[in-house]
Amino acid sequence: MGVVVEENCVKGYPVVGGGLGVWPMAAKPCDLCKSASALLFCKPDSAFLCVACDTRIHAVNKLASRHERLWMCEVCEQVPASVTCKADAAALCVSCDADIHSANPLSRKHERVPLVPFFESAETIIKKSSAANAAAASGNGSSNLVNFLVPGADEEEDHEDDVSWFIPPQKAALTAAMDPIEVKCAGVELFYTDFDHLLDFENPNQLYLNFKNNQHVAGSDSVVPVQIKPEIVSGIGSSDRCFDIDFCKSKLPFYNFDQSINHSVSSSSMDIALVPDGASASDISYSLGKHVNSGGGEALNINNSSATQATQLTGLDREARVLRYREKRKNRKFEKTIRYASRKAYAETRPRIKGRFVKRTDPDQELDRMMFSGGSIDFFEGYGVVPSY
DNA sequence: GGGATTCGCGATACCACAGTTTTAG
DNA sequence: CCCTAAAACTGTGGTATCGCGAATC
Repeated sequence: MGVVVEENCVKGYPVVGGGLGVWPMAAKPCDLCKSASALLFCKPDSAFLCVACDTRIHAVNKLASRHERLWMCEVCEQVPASVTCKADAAALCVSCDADIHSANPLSRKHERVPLVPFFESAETIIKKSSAANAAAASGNGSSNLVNFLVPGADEEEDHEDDVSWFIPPQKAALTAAMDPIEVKCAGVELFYTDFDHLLDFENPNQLYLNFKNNQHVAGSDSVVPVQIKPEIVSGIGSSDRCFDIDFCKSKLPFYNFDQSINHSVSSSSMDIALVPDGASASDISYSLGKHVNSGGGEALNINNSSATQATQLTGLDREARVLRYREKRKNRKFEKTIRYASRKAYAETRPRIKGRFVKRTDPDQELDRMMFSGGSIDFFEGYGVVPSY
């Protein structure tokens, strides 16, 4: 599993080649201390540095403090990022950008901007980000926030249920190549699985939502199981380490899902980006304060109080977490969830040849009229019935 | 012990179509 | 900015097919 590093594409910065399937498991270590993961690349020094070493090296004199630095790619963690994807709220290298954003039509629409080098110390940026996030948090009711609180090392296992269903096929392939995919929030490695609790469809109190125009809209297809509890849907697990989302609030300013979230395990057509594209991305504060919320107020709040600690994960820590993640993923069980009973009903009555749907004949249509007319609501027994609008 | 073959299992593609959402005019 | 029509998208189930690992020869 070699990593081809080339000097191209981004002038002066190494670029990883090979795309999916060649990423190593561990993040690139800091060139100086060798113990922590490198989080930035200093161009003048041609060195990959962790936050601590960056602070130490570049605080020596004014000249050093003017060194041009770039954040590492958040996906491969091997080379400096060259672009920022607003939709994914992630800094990506050329190769990862190409891989991820060629995955599907939706991802291709993601707005990306060139990553601007920074000259401040990484630590300062992180602190500023923390302060901004803290201010945002204190200025709003907790119910208005999504708190990406740092999972504790011991409890983290409970957060590592897989969300491969939540990842588009291409990303799933990516997962296979380098799973677990991780999202770094405020320097904290959050597996995608951290979103699982937010979207726990196996919970008896299932919540089916269409995040349309920042609102939850029940009811495409008319027949949808709906159970919306009028209280906050909290993350499962310890109360202080979870997502808190107030679904009752009319707007979710940070999550503009333009598709309904689905849990159709067998679906092969899911093109759901983890973070939707569009303007809302600017309201997301993420990854070490690289991008602090600009909208103020109800932006995604990240508590990175132990960010530094988390970023100092050693290779062994990381490997152990990955192993736990894989073990849990191996043992998981998915139960198919029917989101639209009407479609299920149609599908069950639809004529087939060798399992494939075929065009209806007239007698079939007559049968359907008999089944679906005359208020045969019993047909959907067991499902909530939502009227069409 | 190593290679070839067989078997079983899981994952996935395929199909039509009603309803919803997005886009264009 | 609003409205309408058209296009695009989504999800649904049963079967065939594919790929992979284990077992057997």
